[in-house]
Amino acid sequence: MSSRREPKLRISKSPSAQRDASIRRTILRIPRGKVATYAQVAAAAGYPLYHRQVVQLLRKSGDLLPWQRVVGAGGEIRLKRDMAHEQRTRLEMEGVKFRGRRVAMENHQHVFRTWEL
DNA sequence: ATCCTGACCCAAG
DNA sequence: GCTTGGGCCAGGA
Repeated sequence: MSSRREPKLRISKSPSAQRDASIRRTILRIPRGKVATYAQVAAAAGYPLYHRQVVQLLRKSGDLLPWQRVVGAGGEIRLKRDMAHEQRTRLEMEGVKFRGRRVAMENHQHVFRTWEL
């Protein structure tokens, strides 16, 4: 039996859906009071060069995630105007301290575990 | 297919 | 500190 076009039923998710799921889980691992950068999230999710996709995902469905814990390289907030202020406020509410415009990464950088237990 | 954009990143100057 | 240019990627027009 050979059929030229098999996958009537999609057993595995499309690569992009799988990627989004992984990125989501990764963001959910960031605890209160800690932050990670877009690139770190992408890498920890298993997609080292996909920091921009982290952004896309947050733009689309960030409201379901602790989006405030994802920041730009060096701890800089990359949103603009109102949203930037919103993110800073949310972070400060979690006890995150700032040095100028950047998050004090020495204290709040979340380090993802690459091996479990 | 091309062009543009985005909550990006990094090395240079 | 700053700006610039190049690199990276997917999605939408």
